[in-house]
Amino acid sequence: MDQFQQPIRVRMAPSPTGFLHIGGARTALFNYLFARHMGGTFVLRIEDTDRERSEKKYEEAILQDLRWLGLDWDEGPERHGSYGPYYQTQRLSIYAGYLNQLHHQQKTYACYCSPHELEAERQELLKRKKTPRYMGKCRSLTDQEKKKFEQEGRSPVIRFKVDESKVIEFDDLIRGKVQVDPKNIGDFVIAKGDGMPLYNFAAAIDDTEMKISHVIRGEEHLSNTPRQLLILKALNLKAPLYAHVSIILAPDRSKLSKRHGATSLGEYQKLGYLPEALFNYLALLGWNPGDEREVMTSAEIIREFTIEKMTKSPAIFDVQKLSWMNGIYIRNANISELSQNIKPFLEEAGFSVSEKDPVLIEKIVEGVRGNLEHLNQIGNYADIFFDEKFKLEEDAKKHLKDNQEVATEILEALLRLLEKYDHMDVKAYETIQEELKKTVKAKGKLLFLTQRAALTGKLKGPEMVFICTTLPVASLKKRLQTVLTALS
RNA sequence: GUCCCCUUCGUCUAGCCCGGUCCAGGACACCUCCCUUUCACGGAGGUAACACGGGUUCAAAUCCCGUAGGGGACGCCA
Repeated sequence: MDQFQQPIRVRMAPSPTGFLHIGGARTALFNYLFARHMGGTFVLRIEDTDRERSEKKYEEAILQDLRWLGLDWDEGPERHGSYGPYYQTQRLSIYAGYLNQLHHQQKTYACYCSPHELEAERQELLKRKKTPRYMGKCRSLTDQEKKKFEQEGRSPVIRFKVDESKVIEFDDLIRGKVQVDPKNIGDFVIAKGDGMPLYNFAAAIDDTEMKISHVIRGEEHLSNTPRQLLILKALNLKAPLYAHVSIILAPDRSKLSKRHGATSLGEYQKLGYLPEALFNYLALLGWNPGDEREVMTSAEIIREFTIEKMTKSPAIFDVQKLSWMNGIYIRNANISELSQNIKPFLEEAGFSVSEKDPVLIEKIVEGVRGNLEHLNQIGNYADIFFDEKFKLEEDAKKHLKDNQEVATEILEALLRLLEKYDHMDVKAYETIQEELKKTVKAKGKLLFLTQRAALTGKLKGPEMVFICTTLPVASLKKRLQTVLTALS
């Protein structure tokens, strides 16, 4: 009962041992949504106890990616709160205190088994078709035995004594009642010999110490939960409520990994996915608003979000649907913001954006955004607006060659008509086209396609009127001359 | 191998708790048509699923049992 009165506090607890992946981002998102919906607090905690693998660059990337997605935390790195520090390596004295307490309660013991011995035990159990686990060899070592091991140069780890007599049970907010037989767990390591805590111990302690009310995390932690519960119970600490979110799978139903393409948030950013689209898409992977809405703003999603509407079954990450959604966000984006966002992608595609009039860039973006599913594709559509990229593509060249005589007539006539203009608007364009129809034999598709081929070097693209009113007349003339020369 | 979790169109999902309104609804993808002297956008249709087997019931996607399949965990990683 009292859990409903306690303030809502959730956390995202990444370890800086790699970049933020799609799955981690989604877990963070669900925590964020729950916190914002409930008016609670979203805590970010850095689980950096694995010193060998943790790196500052990963931590920085994770923070950057979370911010990019729009998941601002209320407490954590760079955001001071009352439950810090928010780096586990800065909380060592806290863990030491609890470790000491467990030691005095005789709930822990030092284990001197070597990795080799543990592996042998594991293999043995596997062979006997049993769940591999630590069987408690060092559970009741005498002082003398310990001394002997120390003299052999072995360094101990601290294991937690698992009480095998009682079945562990908890209510998962997503999965319902979960029961685990402790006989399948085995005394697990909670700290290294030097006192550095391991995940199950540190996470359990921090969750209560930071007054976390709901732990929303990936399903891969479901089997860790009984261990954490055991630790909390031994210390007489209050356990949070748990919600284990199903994991995200690759299209072949295996775990999402590098071979399936982009997996980190940073990669999606580089491909030109908009954070709003990813936010929306990820929220729909394992959750739905209960009606048929799909394209929703973050405010809408926050308003509708509840844990009850989360799905139990794993979901496959479908880039195609994400791309569709991204296309919608691109089409609906504010044009000046979008143009701003798209500039780096244009630069990357080799266009000299800085030399162009910003108004022109906006116009180009406006004209071609309908074709884009992600910003990275801009180069394929914007090239026709940059003279330095002008080039006759094979199919366009073929069209012109196949109709050489008519084409020459059309293009020469067009060039003559253009003489009267130094800039063009829609009206001028229409006048020119009317005149053109009167002067040349060709009409219909042939007339238009020929102009398109010569003016853009391609057979497909935006509307001709858009192209002609966007490009400077000088460019149009230049292109016509180039093509005419090539044709003669 | 053992333990745990999961199972509705190819994919994301609604419906399942409280059986009939479901010969299962929406979305992506795919196909067709319309719009468009091109492409895209947009619009209108279409193909496509209750994993399987038993039971309970007048009636089961919905309840029960079993089987199969998939996933996760089994670390001095998190």
